[in-house]
Amino acid sequence: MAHELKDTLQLPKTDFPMRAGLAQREPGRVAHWEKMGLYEAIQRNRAGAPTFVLHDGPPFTNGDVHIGTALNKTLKDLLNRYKSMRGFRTPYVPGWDCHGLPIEQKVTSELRAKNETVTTAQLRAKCDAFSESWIAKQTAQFKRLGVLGDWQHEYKTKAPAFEADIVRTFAAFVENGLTYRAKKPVYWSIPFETALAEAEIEYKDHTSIAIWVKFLVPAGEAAKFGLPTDKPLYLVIWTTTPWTIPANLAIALHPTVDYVVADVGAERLIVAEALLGSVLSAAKIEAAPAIVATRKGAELEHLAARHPFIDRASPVVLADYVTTDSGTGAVHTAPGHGADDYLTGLKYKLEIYCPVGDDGKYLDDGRVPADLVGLTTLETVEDLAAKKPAPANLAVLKKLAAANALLAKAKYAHSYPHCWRSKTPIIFRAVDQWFVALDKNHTRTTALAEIGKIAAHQGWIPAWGEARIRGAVESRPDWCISRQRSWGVPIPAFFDAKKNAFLDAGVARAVADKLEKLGSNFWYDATPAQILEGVKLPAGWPAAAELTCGRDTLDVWIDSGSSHAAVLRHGQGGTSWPADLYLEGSDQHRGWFQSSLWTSVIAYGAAPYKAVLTHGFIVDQERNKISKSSSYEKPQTSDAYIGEYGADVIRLWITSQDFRDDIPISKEILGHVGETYRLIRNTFRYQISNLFDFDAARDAVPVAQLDTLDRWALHQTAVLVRECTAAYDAYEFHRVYQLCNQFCSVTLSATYHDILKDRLYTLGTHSPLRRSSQTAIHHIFRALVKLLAPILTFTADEAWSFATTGKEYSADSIHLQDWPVAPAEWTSPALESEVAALLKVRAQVNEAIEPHRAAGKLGKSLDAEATLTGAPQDENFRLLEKHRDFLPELFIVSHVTLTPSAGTALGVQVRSCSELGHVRCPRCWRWVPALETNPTYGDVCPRCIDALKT
RNA sequence: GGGCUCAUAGCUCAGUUGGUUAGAGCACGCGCUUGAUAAGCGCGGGGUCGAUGGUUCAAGUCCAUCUGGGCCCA
Repeated sequence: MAHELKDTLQLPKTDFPMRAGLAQREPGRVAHWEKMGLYEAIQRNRAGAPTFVLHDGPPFTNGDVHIGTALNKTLKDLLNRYKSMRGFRTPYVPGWDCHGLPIEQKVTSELRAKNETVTTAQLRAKCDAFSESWIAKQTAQFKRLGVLGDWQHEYKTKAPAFEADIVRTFAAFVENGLTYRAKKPVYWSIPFETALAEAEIEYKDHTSIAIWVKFLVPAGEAAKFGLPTDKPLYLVIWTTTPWTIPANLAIALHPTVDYVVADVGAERLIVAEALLGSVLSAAKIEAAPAIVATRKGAELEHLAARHPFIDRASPVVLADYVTTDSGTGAVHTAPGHGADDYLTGLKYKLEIYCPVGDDGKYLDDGRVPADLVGLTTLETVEDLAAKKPAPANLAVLKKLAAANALLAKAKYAHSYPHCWRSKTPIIFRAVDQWFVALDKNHTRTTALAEIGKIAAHQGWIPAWGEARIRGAVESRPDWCISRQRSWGVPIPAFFDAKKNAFLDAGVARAVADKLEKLGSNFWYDATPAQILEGVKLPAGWPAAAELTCGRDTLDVWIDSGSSHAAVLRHGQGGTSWPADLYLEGSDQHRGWFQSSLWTSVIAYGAAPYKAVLTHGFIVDQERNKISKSSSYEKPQTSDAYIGEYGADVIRLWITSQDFRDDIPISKEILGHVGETYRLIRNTFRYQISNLFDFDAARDAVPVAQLDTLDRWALHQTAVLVRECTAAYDAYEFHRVYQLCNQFCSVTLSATYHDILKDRLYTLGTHSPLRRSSQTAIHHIFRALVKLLAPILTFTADEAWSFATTGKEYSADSIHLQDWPVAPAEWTSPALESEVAALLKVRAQVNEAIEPHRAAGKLGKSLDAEATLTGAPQDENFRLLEKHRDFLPELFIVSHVTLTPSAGTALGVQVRSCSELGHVRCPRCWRWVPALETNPTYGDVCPRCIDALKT
């Protein structure tokens, strides 16, 4: 009998599964979208609409998609989908950053392992293939994440057309007269006569010769600085690379360190006070010296000492990197042979002097002493084995000794960089590079003005982004844009036999046109005559036959920094220039945001973006860098996380975080997000399943005629829609997460949905009250699923499909819908505040039920009767009387008694219905004074008698 | 060392122009339900708001210093 009664209820029905099985089922939806051409359909849907162009910053193509990259791509996808639903056309052209050292490095080391040697063109082909293979893998990984994009029109920095635009961007630099040639130190491998990158260096133990060298301070100079002149005075430097002495141009002191003039008998030495002892012991001077004077380094600035064996001054300069940990506190400075020295050289306008040639031998430049010319600075592998110093080092030592400048020498064991290919020590050596003069032509001021313009309309999000990029742009020195690498875009420069450089914007553009048709390998395969065939050479250029092609490539920041030119300017995939938004990690203020700004300002006089949104970096739960703490754990790839949690949970996690700050990830955090996911999914399931017999066209009730509780629910939904929309517009996605989370758990699950069960299950199918609630659920579902569609792309689409067709897949998609708008009639503040007051009483009733439950007198709240006592004049009590008939349902109890009692505060008393002598209806489980008899089903409550009639 | 930035319950977030006993969801504990069931409901415990000092009648909220993270430089 009971079983039959249950069959008369309208219990929820749906095929929408409770268990998501995301990791297994999401790929099916990716394939479904692909098959139906969802991206294209979305674009068609918004044809002619105003555009929102989010320009993609290209990930590097040398590995699996990292979870950090997944975060970035997901934020972009989420925003695009939101904007699309809001009515914008949102062309999204994904990009790939293909050139660069890490790839060349990887390919080279693979070749090295196989002992293979290849030509530049062959190496480039292998790099190309390597990059391409990762593009394919990453594309699949991005799609798996749910990222929608125009993969048909994606951009690759290695594509011939893109490379041509890089060269054209470079041509704009040339055209504006910003490029110039100057020396800058690089790591140099002598055997291979090539520059090395940081990554191509191995640090190994090496024994160098440390020398203490005296630089004479002429009496005239000493006098100028108030130093005693009655004995010879020397500044003492210390170095472990004697061969750089001929390139010495200055001596660096620390401005605030104390230096003493120590009298050691026949002469006086200037060294840092703190290091005097160690210098004297190295020089084997045992007698305690007299300190004749003490000076701060800053007081000695510009004091002109003399080079020990070359006739020139070596002035004192100041530098903060000078320490008193070792040496003499006076640092030998050769701007052509060291990074610090180079920067100091620039600061003091010293020549970036490098008297060492490509082959590591001293040049005959008229300044290097004749007996040094031609000597090599190289220590061969054989030399190393025999512990034999480089010829240049020995010769310099000899000259210093002859000049009475060598105070001391010693063996010095330390870790020193070596070329990983030749195993020999590298040297640091200034070579000619191409630079861009950023202060010329108002370039920097224009860039800063553009930053200000963007700030004026709140385009830096968060606002501190402005300070960050401003700092980077203000402090950036002239841009060194040449690299001695193979896997990149060639700099279209030519050289004559005397190594004079020839560079011209028109020629560069002509070369670009050829590269566009023939690919950049043309530069490596063809002769200068072929490259320049048909190109009108500028006046003053030698004939093509007398020229050779430069072998330097462009800094890869110019590659990605030209993407706005190569993609947006051509309207690729329906985009346009400038972009509405760039969205990358905060490190890109110094990277892509900046390089793009420079290229755009130089080429087009304006920024390539209207706004720039930044996110933080992924950290572990303790807010530490992931690599530091979890390197031993599983790989931090997008696929690893998706495989475990599913893309929608990962997307929900991304949404849950305030991405402007660091973004923590951990098992615990993802576990909690998974809980929230299940809550949302079950909310959808409740709604879909309770609409199984509802046809909006046939059964919907006009909003004005809806039941009080249903109107309250629509009011809450209207608030939700308004607040979520504001949060999306402010890029505060975590607010959407919090709002929807709270809405699903409190407003719906614990309140609205819980109360509704009685109506939906037990009333007659066509009961107006039941249809009223179904109407509200219908509206709420459609709003909620759309609000979450940009985030839970898979689940929202799945829920939409089940709700609209009852099937897992359908031709329509949630992603083709318009953004929800709550009609004005949903909002009813007066009604909302009344229900809110009633819900407060409901909480009191729940509280009062609890002791009875603990005592075992009650189970479900429906077994209870509540007596509410209050003053008849009390506003709350009058409200309760007004909604008297609604209260049992609202409180989910079987009976409510209102007892007016003058002068008392609202009180709640609870009894079990059995104590009242009531009986439980076996159909709806409510307690009533008496049951009636239905001929088929037996005794049920009067309301169920009615329900069974329909 | 420098620039930018962050620090509120176990977790993720709210905390309006400084003003009553600092909130929410989740997690946790204890129950209920078994007609959303690898679901749902109720009740409850839990924070000296990173630290210190200052301004103020009053500070999570303003100022200074410090500690600890993050990104970028050196």
